[in-house]
Amino acid sequence: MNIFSHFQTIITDQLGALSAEGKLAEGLDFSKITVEPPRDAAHGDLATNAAMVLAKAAGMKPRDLAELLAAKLEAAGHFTKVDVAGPGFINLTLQPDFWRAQVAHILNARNTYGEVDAGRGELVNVEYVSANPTGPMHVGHTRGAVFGDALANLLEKAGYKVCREYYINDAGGQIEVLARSVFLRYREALGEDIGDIPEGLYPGDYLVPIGKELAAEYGDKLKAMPEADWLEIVRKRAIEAMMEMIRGDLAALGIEHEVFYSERSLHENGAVEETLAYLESKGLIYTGVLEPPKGKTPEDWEPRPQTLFKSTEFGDDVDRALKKSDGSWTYFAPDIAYHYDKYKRGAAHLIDVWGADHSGYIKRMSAAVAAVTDGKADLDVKICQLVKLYRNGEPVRMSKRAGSFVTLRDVVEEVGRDAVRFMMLYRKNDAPLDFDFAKVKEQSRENPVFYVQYAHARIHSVLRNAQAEVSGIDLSDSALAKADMALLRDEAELTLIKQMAQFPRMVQSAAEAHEPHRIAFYLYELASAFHGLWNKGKDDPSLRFILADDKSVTLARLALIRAAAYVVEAGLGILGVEAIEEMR
RNA sequence: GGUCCCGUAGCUCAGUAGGAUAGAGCAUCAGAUUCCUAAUCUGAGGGUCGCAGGUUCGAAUCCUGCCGGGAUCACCA
Repeated sequence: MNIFSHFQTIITDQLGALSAEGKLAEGLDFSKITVEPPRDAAHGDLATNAAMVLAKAAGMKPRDLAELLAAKLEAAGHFTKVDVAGPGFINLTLQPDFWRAQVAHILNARNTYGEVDAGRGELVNVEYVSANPTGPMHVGHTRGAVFGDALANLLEKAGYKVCREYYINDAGGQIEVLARSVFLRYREALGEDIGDIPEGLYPGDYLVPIGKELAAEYGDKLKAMPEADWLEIVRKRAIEAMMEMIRGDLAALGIEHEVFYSERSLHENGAVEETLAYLESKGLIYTGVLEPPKGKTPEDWEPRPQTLFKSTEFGDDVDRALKKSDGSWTYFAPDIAYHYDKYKRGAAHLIDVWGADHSGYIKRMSAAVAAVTDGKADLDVKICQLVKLYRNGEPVRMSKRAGSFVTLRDVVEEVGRDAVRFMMLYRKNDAPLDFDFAKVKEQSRENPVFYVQYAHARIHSVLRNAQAEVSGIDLSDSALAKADMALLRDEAELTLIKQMAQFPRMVQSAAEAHEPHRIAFYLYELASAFHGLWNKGKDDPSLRFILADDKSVTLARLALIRAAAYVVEAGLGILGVEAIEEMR
């Protein structure tokens, strides 16, 4: 249960009652009313802006309306205190028992706590990674991969049905380059001296085994074939091998897509022609000549008639080319067909996760989606900014040409999957991210990964100790849920409960904003509340979780922290990070 | 030159779809602690939210214009 929306309903009900009594205008718009925890805890547990939002339409002064509503709310009896404050806020304080009851709720829900139904089961298609299958994934891909995956988890938690998708760019010129590079390795495997890898081909060693496989399977038969024939065979094999490698890289990060969608298939099954014919039928395709970009005309620019899509009708800056000068489709054309296909498969919500270098592509893609779906689908493109690697405070230099790029595998093997994932999410997606190997591996309070995982491990440590020290104690969830929560009297204990109770609301707002990083920050704060409680027990032994001479209090406190561990686990689950039970 | 993103404490960053006195970590400073529940703890100082207008009960948040930083700019993927 999201308690904030619960009380929102109570408030709107009371407003409705006031209207019915003729004390308030009817037909007011309640949609702008919010119920939030106030910034300052001294103001109470909940605050609503209802009076301020409605004052104008109701023709009343905010404070007067606030007083009216406050009296009504007071009479309703859910609150121990109802105050009108500032320009017209209504501050509400709940019975401590209301908060305490949350502990049992959480113990009941376990790590499903926080599931909300904002999505009402609607299908969201999340496309992420979609790296070209021309080599292993490097760090640059890591952020988008983790972000997309966590966003997908988050949306599921918020009640959406999610399809995780990877678009395989297996049709372009780079794939041909890949095939030629592999063919070279094939000749090498047959004993030919190939010398240096020519400029423009992929030099990476990872292609060597594919060449060997082809040599073992075909002998020198490929060499005897016409180019068009061997190219076809080699290309197919190369893509398969690359995708297998990429799937392995993704698996190392704990990522698994449900759909791998081939660009080539869109060409082969006619979907590109079909989609473009559809746009043509709507009068959105024409042949024309584009102006050169202002301020920066390319050297080889020349006016040239092109097949264009009227993306300007949907908010783009210029119309966009669908065909290259040689008559073949641009990358954009099959991409339109692809997005159309996602929609036809039932997803009215589309999310693409791209690198920052593709941000200039957003407008045309949004335009295309609007055109092809008649505005019935929404596309949100999430941009992940660059990741800068640091080692001992020094930036790690990477050069693709020199082959000195850090791969995703390198990073995962060095710092671990969980740390990579958490750090990639501990920053807003559209802000650049510094990734310092030393800091990520550090086991200290300064490292948020450690800090959050440690909270979870610490709780399990306490539970293990309790099992060992307190004879006959029953630590099952059902037993803990029956503990006398009224014994949770300390302010720090209530603070922790209130923090936990925010989780469903966090899930909902993070999901609506498509911002999984909010969960990471929330978990840091939750961990902080728990560690604070622990530290209090260090100063004051009567606040420790395990009290040898008071089993009832011990049970209540263990219930509290067990619940906290579930919330941490649920939150980390969204991020795709394991909630470990013991630090090593 | 166009477009998009960013600009918040000395540093790194949050800021919950417009809310009350703008937060956290690091660093700095001042205390506590050698104890063991497991990786010290508590507190303090520190801000013209890039600048200037606008919208309204109310702006770090929305709009406009500047300044500064980054990405990108017919046919690549």
